[in-house]
Amino acid sequence: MEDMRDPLHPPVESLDLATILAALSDPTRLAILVRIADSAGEVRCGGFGDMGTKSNLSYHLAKMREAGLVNTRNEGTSRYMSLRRDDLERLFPGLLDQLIASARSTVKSDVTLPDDAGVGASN
Amino acid sequence: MEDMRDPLHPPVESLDLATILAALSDPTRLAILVRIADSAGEVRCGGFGDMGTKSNLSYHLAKMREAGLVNTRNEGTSRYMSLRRDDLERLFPGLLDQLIASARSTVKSDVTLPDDAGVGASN
DNA sequence: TCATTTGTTCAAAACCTATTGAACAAATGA
DNA sequence: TCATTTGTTCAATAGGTTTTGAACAAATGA
Repeated sequence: MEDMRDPLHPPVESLDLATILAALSDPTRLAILVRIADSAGEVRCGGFGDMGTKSNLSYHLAKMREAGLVNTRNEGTSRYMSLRRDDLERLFPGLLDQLIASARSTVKSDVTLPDDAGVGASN
Repeated sequence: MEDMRDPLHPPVESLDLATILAALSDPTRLAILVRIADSAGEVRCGGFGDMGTKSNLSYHLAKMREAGLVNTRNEGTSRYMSLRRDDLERLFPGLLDQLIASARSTVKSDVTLPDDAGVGASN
């Protein structure tokens, strides 16, 4: 079986609440959470471009991934983020949806996106 | 009216989710949350004596108080902590109970307390 | 092959967090 | 008054977080 461990995503058993809450104790990452939750399943990393610089976003997304909040999938030169709904629901039933609901009421998602949103250029 | 602002407790309007989650992104503070939730309303600060040193506990409790999670009440030389249930419910309906439920499933509250629990000596 | 697109990694800087023991302060009770 | 109890504050230390721009790497497409 050649060691099938995923180096990017921690296994469900090793997720812990304090780390998950730390990953969400930041306005940018709460906004990221809401944006993924509002999407049709996944959001390309570039889709967060309005929230900061490339490298800072990469940092925030890594934090959420290491906490076990999000999954990543690569396609071409792009990377797509989705929520680890099933894993989180198994471990902390109800938590994720409650956090999303609370975050939605807080986060200023008043970013009227331009027509070419999600295709725009980099930093 | 002479300025009736409470210097210890932030007003409801100024509470924010990121700060609340930061206040709970620590195992000790999650355990404190559960202990207060499991109590009959309030817990004397000394009741957390098994979780660390006096001054470290004072630090953790201040963090929770400044985030708007707990209220304090003084009586003699003691201070009692309770949850700010109503304020939190108004701002983030359902959140506190969900966090408590998730924390309860995590926190090792396997501290079989001695007979004189809560009256024991200091650090 | 070579430039482009997308995102990561690195090093540095500025700042924040957790922990400790000692000193301090306030209420209490002898 | 004076010692005790309870908890806070202070200074110091060790380590973690966030942010930036530059360098890098991998896939793609001309």
